[in-house]
Amino acid sequence: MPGTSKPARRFRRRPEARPEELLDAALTVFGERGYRATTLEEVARAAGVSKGTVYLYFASKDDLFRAMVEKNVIGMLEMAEARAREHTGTSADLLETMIRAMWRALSQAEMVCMTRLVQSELPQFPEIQRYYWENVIQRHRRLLRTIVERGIASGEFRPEALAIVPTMVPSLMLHLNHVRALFGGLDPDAPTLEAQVESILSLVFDGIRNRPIAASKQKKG
Amino acid sequence: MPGTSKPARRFRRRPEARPEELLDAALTVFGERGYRATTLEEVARAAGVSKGTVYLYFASKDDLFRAMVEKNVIGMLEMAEARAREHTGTSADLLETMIRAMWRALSQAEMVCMTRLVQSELPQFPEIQRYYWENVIQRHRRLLRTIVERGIASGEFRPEALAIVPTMVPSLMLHLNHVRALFGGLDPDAPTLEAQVESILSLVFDGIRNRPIAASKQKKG
DNA sequence: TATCTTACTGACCAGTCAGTCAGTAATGGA
DNA sequence: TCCATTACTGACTGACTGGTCAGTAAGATA
Repeated sequence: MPGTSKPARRFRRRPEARPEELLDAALTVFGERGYRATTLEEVARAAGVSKGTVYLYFASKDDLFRAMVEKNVIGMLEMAEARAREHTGTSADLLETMIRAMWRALSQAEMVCMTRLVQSELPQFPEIQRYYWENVIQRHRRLLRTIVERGIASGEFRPEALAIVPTMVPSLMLHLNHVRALFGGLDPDAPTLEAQVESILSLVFDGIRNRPIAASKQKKG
Repeated sequence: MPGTSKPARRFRRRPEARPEELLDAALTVFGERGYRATTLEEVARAAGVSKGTVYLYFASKDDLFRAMVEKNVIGMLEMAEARAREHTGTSADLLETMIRAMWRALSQAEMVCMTRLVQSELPQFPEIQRYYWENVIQRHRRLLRTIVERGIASGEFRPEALAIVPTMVPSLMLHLNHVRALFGGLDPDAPTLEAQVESILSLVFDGIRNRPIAASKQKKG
């Protein structure tokens, strides 16, 4: 009779899959509870293992956090850079494409977690901060700068764009996204994601000033 | 001989000053360490009292945090509203004035702490979150909306400004400020505060698109 | 000076959690 | 089927901290 004598496998040995699973779990749990408030017990449970296992793959809670940030940040930038390299068309078109792509990426649940974490926990981690500055922010700004420089050279953009786009466009989008994640539930007339990206493009390209008609046909936002 | 028998007053009784001092200390310490990472011992020491004293004036760590947020947020909005009421001139002038004033206010050290805290800790405090949404964000947006509506009516602003200014201008400024606080030290060519506000105004009013001068040439798409 | 009130202190308690490690069980090889 | 290897478990520990409270001393009153 098999009733009492079920050995019932308690776990599976899958050393190759564990690190990945732990990093994913870490993103979820850190993302919704913050670094300090998360216990490794929770992360372990979310990854389907016990706490001890975490320490087989990561030296400490810090180390886990650091690895998680690095993992989730590389891909996006590389995609963006590839897109820029392959693009044929006006700089304005390229910039618009990049803004739309970034907006789409930011609205993903994991990216919401990620940006929240980076904004709130980075001050506590000077090392990660430095890494982030050099390998994410500077790199992203460089990418935007080359696009803008091309656009200025071709006469599409004003020279002021150089001081505007690389710093301000990312800030604008990150914070709008942050506010949406934080207060979206409380705001019954929050604009849709689609409406909001159109407004962003409208602001970035044309600003708010009303202009005398000037008979020129501008692209509409 | 007075050598051994110095009683040396250990503390002073100043019940009226304590709450204020504790709130200031709380802002400083919470601001640089985050909510979870700060101990009440630290806050107490920063205020020059012992831990027990904190509990004479605030019911809990939560309560202290909540009181600190409320204290530091009311003043600014009221000032901004007063400025708007008293203004005589174009809407564009008023908006520019408001942007400059907000930028100046944000760059104060206490405000840097405050905005960092709000952005990172609010998700953990649903009650404060709701309070903040209703009494800070909505109120601020309403103020900006009335300015923009006036500007659209007078023909100064495009109608799109209504979907742009109330949400995007604050987001832009808050996040730029956040980035400056976080990475300013690492960035040797960070623009000055003055240069940056000019860029903000340039973006908000005119965008980045190069425009053909008046009615002469029209090309571009 | 003696007495009273109460602002303030700091040792203490109970709960929490990062990190450890002795032991257990999954798996591959003989 | 037994053995060797090692991925994995989970009870445990030591350090820490939010919150308490019995006691201390500042200052007021007379």
